[in-house]
Amino acid sequence: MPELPEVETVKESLKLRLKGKKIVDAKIIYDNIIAYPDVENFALKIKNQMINDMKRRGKFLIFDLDDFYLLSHLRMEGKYFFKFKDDKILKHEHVIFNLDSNEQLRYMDTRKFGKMYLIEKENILNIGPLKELGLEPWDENLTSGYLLNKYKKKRLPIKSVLLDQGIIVGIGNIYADEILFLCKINPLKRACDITEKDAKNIIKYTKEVLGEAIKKGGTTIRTYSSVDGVHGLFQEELLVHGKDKGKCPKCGENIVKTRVGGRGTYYCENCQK
DNA sequence: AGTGCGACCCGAACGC
DNA sequence: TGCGTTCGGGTCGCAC
Repeated sequence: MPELPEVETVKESLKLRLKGKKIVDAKIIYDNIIAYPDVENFALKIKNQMINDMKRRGKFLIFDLDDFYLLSHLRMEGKYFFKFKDDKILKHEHVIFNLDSNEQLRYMDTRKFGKMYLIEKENILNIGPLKELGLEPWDENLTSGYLLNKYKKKRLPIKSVLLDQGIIVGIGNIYADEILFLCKINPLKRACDITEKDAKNIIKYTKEVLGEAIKKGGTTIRTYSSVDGVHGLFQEELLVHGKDKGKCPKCGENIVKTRVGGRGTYYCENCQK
């Protein structure tokens, strides 16, 4: 499932192949992928827009077009492929962009969970999901003071608050467990009870966990000729998430599984008091 | 305003 | 073995 590191990797590989190419038109096969505007306007407005650059904000992939930003959220299983017109359209291919290079960029998503937004550049901070987002993990404004200020109003478990994209962007369910394990914080601890030391650790290990995953994604992608297939490899190095039949890598106690805010949550009861 | 939860999806994993 | 059921993942929108 793509989290921030995977999106960063996909962005870089898409940039190599898309920069300077024009979207001739778009064919939308499954309407619900298009979140804004309606499908007709989406298809109309995206015609003949040049892809000038590729960017990322949180887990959103951003196509920097002439007059619009195309935001694409891959959710769990969204992927992009390059194909040609005559290639058979597969079951899970939902949006097809015809490019002026004679190629097609196809969006594939088995769960149909992904979303796309086409937003006028001047409205990018007024309309759509970017306006709600918090700080990037490497933003210099991400300080313990910033976090404590956000956390003090929240009685929710810290695990749930780490997933809140309005505070820090890019942390998903898996990385949240890893970050809390490295911080030695119990996932059920209320956000308003987080100490300054905790907050500093959260910042440190968020950067470390996401940064390492980007490095791994970056090294993996070179062995692939297309933009898919980068997911999964970092998961071989997970410390606690999904290890409920395993032992804590630090103290050897059993890893326990519970639910926090409706999400599967793994932690060490001994290390994370 | 903060919180909780269902809806959106469907393949994989699970239970019988 | 084959069936039906449950689960999970991120985000939004609605109800409290």
